[in-house]
Amino acid sequence: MARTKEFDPDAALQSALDLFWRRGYEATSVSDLVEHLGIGRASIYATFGSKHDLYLKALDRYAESRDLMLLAELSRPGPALPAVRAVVRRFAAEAGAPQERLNGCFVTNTAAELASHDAAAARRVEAGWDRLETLLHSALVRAQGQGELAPDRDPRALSRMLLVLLQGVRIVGKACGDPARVRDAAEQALTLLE
Amino acid sequence: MARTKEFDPDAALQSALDLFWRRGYEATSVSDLVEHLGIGRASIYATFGSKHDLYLKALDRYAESRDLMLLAELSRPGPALPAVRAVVRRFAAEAGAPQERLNGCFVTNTAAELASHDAAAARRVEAGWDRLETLLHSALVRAQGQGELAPDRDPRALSRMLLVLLQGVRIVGKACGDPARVRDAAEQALTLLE
DNA sequence: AATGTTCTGGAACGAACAGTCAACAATCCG
DNA sequence: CGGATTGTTGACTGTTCGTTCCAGAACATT
Repeated sequence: MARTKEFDPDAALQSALDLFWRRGYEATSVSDLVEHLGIGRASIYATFGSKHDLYLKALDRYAESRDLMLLAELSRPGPALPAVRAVVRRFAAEAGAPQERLNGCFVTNTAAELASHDAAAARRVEAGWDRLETLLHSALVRAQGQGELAPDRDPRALSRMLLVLLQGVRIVGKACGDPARVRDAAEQALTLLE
Repeated sequence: MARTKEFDPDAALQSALDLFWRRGYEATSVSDLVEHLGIGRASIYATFGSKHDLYLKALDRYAESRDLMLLAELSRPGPALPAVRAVVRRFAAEAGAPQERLNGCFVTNTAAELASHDAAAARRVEAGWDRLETLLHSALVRAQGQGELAPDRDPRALSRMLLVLLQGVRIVGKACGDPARVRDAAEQALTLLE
């Protein structure tokens, strides 16, 4: 009953995520988005609302896809502890890689830039961390049940430590030239799982 | 031979640091600075150069005073390990406190907001982390020499783990409502020093 | 093909931005 | 006290910001 969209809103959202992820919220202007998405300003506003709305939608998209990946990795049947180790090591490796290094974690970046004065963003950040902690926690509980983790270890405290460490890995990786630093940090923390 | 300044540049720099710390770089306008410092725009530019210069000077000031405090705390004669523990616990407690919670660490915030596209800021961030790691490392080496830390522990890896963890503590504390999370994470990491 | 509805491109909006400038005021030295 | 120099003040620069509006183009239905 009307004209069809000339672009794929989902691909546009992914493009917006790329840009926000690379530059942050304030440093990304709507003109940048217009140029990068290849869409007119009016289409952006008609499709996503304001710049702030678009950012939140991109954040949701990032968190969701990240959670799905981690869920698949951490809840795969079989040994649970190696999966946890693999996740932590992958975070550290990505943080040290030259390409990904400048991006960090989108949730972490949001926490640093917006959480203090943007309630909607802060709520999403905290929810994302809750889910990550839960994912790690269930994997550790499973590891304990399967005899991979000593019974006297505290899965709750361990998952919190890993959560916090992973955020640190992302941040430090952003501005640290030496990949060994985050790698050493991650390996040292992983000894707590032995 | 000329008119004297009507304000204390050092106090003004501290004021600027407060504001940048609370709101970040982009979200702080020069008009905000004028209002908060109680100084005319032209005086700001005459004294500190550009907004960017002022931010870097505030960052230097923060890093320096923080380093001095940590140096005093970590190099005090006597047992070294309790001092390290105290520093980590203080970071965690501050990150959980409602007042400081929203600020995080100025260096960490800078890393998240500016490091990816501001070389001067990135250089300072990395230097700050180098110094923090060095401070922790020498304290741990001293602890090992005094028999407080088992000889088979690796002070370099431990200091890197603590460095990364502390950055995570700052970030997570910024947007996490539950102080127990960062506290548990810190305590769990500290068990590596036993 | 006509109609109603939605989408697109570009111009335009006021507000806010970082930074500058010139006129005036205050200080110091001689 | 007078001239040189520096600090202060507030208006002002051009630019860029996020957002809106409007005329026309494209589609689905009749």
